[in-house]
Amino acid sequence: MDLTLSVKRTTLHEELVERLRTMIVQDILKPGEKVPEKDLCARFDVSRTPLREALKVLASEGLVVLQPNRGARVSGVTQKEIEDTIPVLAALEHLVGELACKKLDHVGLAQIEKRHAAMVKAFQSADRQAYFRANQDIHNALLEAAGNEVLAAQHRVVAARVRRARFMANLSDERWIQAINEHEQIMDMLRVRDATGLAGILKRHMVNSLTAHLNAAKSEGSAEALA
Amino acid sequence: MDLTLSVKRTTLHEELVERLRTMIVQDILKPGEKVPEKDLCARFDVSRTPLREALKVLASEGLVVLQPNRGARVSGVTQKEIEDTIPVLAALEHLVGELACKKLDHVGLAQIEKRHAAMVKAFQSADRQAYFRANQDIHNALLEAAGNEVLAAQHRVVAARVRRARFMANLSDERWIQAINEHEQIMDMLRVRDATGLAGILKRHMVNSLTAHLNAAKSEGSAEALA
DNA sequence: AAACGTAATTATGAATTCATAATTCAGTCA
DNA sequence: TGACTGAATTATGAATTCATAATTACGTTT
Repeated sequence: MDLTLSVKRTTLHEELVERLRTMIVQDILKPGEKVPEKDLCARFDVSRTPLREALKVLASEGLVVLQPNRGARVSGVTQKEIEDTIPVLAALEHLVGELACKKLDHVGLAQIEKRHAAMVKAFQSADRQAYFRANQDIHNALLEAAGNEVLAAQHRVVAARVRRARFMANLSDERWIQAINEHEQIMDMLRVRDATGLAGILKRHMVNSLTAHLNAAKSEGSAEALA
Repeated sequence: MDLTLSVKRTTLHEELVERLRTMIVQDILKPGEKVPEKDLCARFDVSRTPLREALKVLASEGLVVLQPNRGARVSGVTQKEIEDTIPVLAALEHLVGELACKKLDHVGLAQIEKRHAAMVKAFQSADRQAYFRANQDIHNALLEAAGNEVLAAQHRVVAARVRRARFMANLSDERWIQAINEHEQIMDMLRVRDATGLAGILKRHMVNSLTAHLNAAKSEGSAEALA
């Protein structure tokens, strides 16, 4: 029994990293926007020290850009960055498929089946919010099933950069239908434990998803100032 | 012409991140060792503020572990971590091969040929130091040739954790010979621009390299306290 | 009126200070 | 002797202060 979990140990800067990361991914802090330390300190009621520590971490994750003596900006997501991210996340997803398939037991599969059902339901009632939540849950479950912490950590960091709410918003109906179909294939592969097949479809799923983002970003115009 | 590059802008914490990272990778700061802020502040002649910022970044890279109220320790590299890293770095290397092959021009190839020659020379004179340097140069050149910044960033972070000097030290003669042979194959693939072939050999090269590290770590005993 | 230069303001980088948790060490008692 | 208690010391987390770079505002000049 692990008692350490019962005593919640956390520091301000960790708290701030999480909250800021969430704000950036959820598009509450928008790309290109400057992040004035003073305002955020007031908002979170902390001093500048832990906030600045948090910004350094977020910078190393690529979510903000620090300009010496000129503060921090929320990093924009350029087309080039999405293009670069596609093969990387695709490769990571491929690996997730391979590993998850081998290690997933029937209990884990049941969990995912449940979440898959929830996702389909959300799709049928056209509830984007619920869909994205369920979708995230499934992919997180697969990542967890893979049982590879290095993979999980890298995946999280890379995915966070391109998983901005802004992109999610303009998911086309066509792509949505395609995504659901891909998820059906994912479930099929999981059920028969086809590692290679799962790896392949997860990779394609990721490529298709990011390509859709890329196109959305393109049509949206190149108003992505990274400064 | 980009004038911004001429004005060298840097901050203390960035400097410290680099220096500390180097010290950890070079095994000057040893795994499990505690990193007393006071000492390092004295050594670098800076205050605790930028040093602590640097530690937060290194923690997010996985090179140190922060224990709230109990300071920072250099993270140990467990067997599980190496095992987890193997498939991840292998996948990234595979991608490096694919991309680098497609984008490398004859100038870039000439550069790598030169470095390859230097590496072979170092091998022949059994100069481990020089060998590792040349080896690093080659792999960095390939990474750069791939022209994918997301890939480069992730590769650097993941590789840094397992690229401790300690592991490098116990490179067996057998493995060294094998590594050189693999490098010859890498050059062959580059010369004829066989992307698939290069991807394959780079992946195998990485798996073999890390497996050797893993075995070294095993035989070394499990004195890797992560605390 | 526009452009330039300079002063005032603001924001950031880093050092210092303060509060508190952890560790060490001495002393006590079994 | 060894284990426990509690004060003294040390180290860490966070706030504050200080110095300086960047931005803004203003006035001058053409």
